[in-house]
This record gives sequence, C-alpha cells and structure tokens, in this order.
Amino acid sequence: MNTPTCMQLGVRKGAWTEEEDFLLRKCIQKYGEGKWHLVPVRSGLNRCRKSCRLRWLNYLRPNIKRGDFSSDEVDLILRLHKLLGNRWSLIAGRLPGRTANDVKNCWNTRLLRKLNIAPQKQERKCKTIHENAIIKPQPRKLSTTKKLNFSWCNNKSIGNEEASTDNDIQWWANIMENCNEIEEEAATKRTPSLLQEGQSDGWDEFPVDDIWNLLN
DNA sequence: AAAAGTCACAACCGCTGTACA
DNA sequence: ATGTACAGCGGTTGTGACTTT
Repeated sequence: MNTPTCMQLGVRKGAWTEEEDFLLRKCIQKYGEGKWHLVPVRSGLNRCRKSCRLRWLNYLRPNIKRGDFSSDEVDLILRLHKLLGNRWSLIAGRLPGRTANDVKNCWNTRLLRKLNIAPQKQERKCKTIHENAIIKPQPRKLSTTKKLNFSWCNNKSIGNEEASTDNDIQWWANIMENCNEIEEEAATKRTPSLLQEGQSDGWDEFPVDDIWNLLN
C-alpha cells in the first residue's frame, strides 16, 4: 500500500497554531468525528488527515485530562501493561480522559525509569510477557444472533463520556465471558498432536478470574 | 549567566487491518 | 479473489522547558 505521505503532498507539518486548532475544532463540531480524509478539505487546513486526526484525538477532543497521572492511574497502567503489553490504545481506554499517546509517553519516560528497567532489558522482559501472559484481543466475527455489547464504543462521541462507565464494565465482563467461550472452543478443537504431553500453550496458566479481580 | 544535560510532550512515520468495489 | 483507499496503532523523533553544573 502506498499512502502518500505528508511530505509528498506538500502539506504543513510541525506544531499546530491556534488558528489551525480553531479550524479543526469547528470542522469536527460541524461534521463530527470520522471521515478524516475529508477533514483537510472541509476545514481548509493544509494538513494531512493523519495529522488532523492525531491533533483532535490527542489534544482538542473534549474531556481530555491533562497534567500528572495520579497514583491510581499509574497503578492501573502498570497492571494493564502487564496484561496487555504495549497496547496503548486499549490501556488508554481504561483511563478516562487519557489518550494512548499520553499513556505511551508516560510509560516511556516516567514509568520505565521508575521501574528501573533499561530499554534493552525492558524489550526482553516484554518478549517474555508476550510469550506467556499478555491477552491479545483478536477481532471476532460477530454473528447477527450473538453480538457482543460494544455499545460503549459509540459513546466516545462528544458529550457522552459519562454514560460509558456502566458499558465499560459490561465490555470487560464480555471480554471475560468470551475468554471462557474461546477456551471452551479451543478445548474441544485442541488436537493432542499440536501440543506435546505436559506442554502448555500458555492459556492453561492464565487464570481469567484473576484478571477480573485484578481490575476491580 | 551560560552551557550542557535531561525530561516531557507533541507530532510524524511506517505499518497493519478492514471495508468495499 | 484481488486491489485500493482509508482508519488506526505503536514506535520513534524533534523540540521546548527545565535542571544541573
């Protein structure tokens, strides 16, 4: 795939001006989020769609929390990172008002140092985690009869943040539910030839209930 | 006071996944 | 089944602010 880069298109790069912010905000207010390829045209900004999207998501979106991370937030990041690895958008999804970029920056600057993990060591450590424990949410085909409750996704739009809490809980409950479902499915399909006797595929040592407790 | 070093954050880049024709 | 365009993500870099020497 050859998406034209900002450079190739001759669009503006670098820090955003107040005027650009205003134009982008006005455009989103008028047309809503999404259709990012149309945003530069609609707003009259000489920016690529990626730049517009990033600026909106990381800076201009309402309810974005700025400033230091609380100890609760840091704690949650640490626990979620242990579970999910560098899946910043997922982690950020559990921290109201925080963006994936914020979480990533926080991890890369403050937390790595705090944990006293050198980058190389961290890389190795991450690999181990990936191999053994991190949940990698897989996209699932949703049948028309049995749909997961993803309604909270739609609440990301402006002004609906407060409605998301219950749905968030429901979302995680669904994840856990589906973990069990997947495990059952896997157990029925698992062929002995793929796994040597006594050998673990990793999921056996992965107590789903513990994750739920961890997050509560 | 000034230079050097460090830190935090914003933004860019390249890649992957998905939808659709 | 295949190709294309778009959206979104994570890694990385640039830069300004702050601290130390």
